[in-house]
Amino acid sequence: MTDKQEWQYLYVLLKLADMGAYKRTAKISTEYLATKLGISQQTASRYLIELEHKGWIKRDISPAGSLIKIEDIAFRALQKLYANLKLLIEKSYPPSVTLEGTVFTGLGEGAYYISKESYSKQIMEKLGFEPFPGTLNLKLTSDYDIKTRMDLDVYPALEVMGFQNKDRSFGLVKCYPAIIGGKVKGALVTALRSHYDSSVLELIAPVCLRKKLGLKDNHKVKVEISTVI
Amino acid sequence: MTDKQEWQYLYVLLKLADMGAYKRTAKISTEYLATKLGISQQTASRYLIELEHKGWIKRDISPAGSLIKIEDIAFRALQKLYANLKLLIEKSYPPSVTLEGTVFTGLGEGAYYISKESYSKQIMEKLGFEPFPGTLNLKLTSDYDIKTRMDLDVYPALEVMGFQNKDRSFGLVKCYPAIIGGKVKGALVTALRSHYDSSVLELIAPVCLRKKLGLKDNHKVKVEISTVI
DNA sequence: ATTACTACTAAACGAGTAC
DNA sequence: TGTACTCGTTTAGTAGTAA
Repeated sequence: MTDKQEWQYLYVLLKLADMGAYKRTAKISTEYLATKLGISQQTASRYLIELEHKGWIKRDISPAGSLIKIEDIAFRALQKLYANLKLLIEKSYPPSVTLEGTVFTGLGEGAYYISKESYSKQIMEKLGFEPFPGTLNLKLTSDYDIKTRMDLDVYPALEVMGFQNKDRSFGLVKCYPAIIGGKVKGALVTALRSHYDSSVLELIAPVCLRKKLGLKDNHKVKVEISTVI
Repeated sequence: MTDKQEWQYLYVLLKLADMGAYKRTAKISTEYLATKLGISQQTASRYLIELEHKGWIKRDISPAGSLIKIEDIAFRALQKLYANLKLLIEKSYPPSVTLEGTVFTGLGEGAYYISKESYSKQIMEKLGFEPFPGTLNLKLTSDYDIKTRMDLDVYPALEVMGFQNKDRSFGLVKCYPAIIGGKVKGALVTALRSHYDSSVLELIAPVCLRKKLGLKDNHKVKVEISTVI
């Protein structure tokens, strides 16, 4: 987790970049930086000292004015922020939504479907994990959660193709990467079948979610669903 | 000038956006936000109150959890930050550089050239101001300033086309928008002629820079040159 | 000119707690 | 559960000034 401090530094970094310290060395005095930031010279000085200690900038201090260059590592921090914003601004929906539901025991069909090799193989390929043979079922109760669940349908999803065997056919499954209970990386899977409506979440993970999170029926669970795939 | 406080809020805003409050309403408790930000619930609560006072978010508080939506004005603040970063990351040079030089009296040829209607008309069109008939000449002294001045040549510039009259021909002039003495919007003009080398800056502005900034020979002046046109 | 230390002030933070 | 108040503590910010 980026702490608040870091963010402060990023702001100073951005200003330094704007002032010419980006991809080159710029002559920037603490006084000049202070004016641009609307802070005191002393605070600007302290910021530069701290940025230097973090290894984010390189300085060459002289009475004639210090030469400052932003280091690669700091450049990458700015890029990360940029990537985060780019995702946000250029798409017209948030990168994640969080839903909350209560655990209930399903019909056990989830396990049946997941166990089909064609599905589990594709899940391994597309989500990067071997699914535990079973799903965690959550019932959404609030209007907010149900509405949000419906919003998801229009966002892009990872698609696991259906198939047919001699007995019957298996349909397309949409998956959204998710973090379950704030801890376990897994996925929300939908349209496995039509037994449940949009007030139900079916979750898969590489582990047994009930065990891993110590869940029993009626426990509440938060699921953070990624809309960026 | 954006003050430091704003920046703090932008960080919270970005997190709220990531959490689903972007272009839609998200249910986010102060406790949940606090965890995501790595701060206390109390501080998260205060942030939300302040963001609401600023008009950056709209809240619908209920014991079941508050609904939060980012307002358009805050969205625009994020876009502004994004645009700033985009410029930085996608170009490989800084958006501005600052040079410092000392005032000296030129040969008065600047005035002659600027007074040519073909030039001044183009300057009006491309820079958006009617140039005062005269240039402010600055002599660069430090190695840093001379080197930086030379760096400018490879950055894109506004080009004012040359022309011919019955007496002689006038060459292409490159212009860089600039803020002179931290106050006056004008431009750096180059290649008006070859009398001066890369250790000299010639500046134009809608006003007489000497008068406006109270300058005399040997006074030092800072010039912030925009490399983004 | 600069930078940055010390000593102080102002602001932000968070624990406890009420609602 | 939630949110947000008070209030003591911690941290950030500045003035004065030395180097």
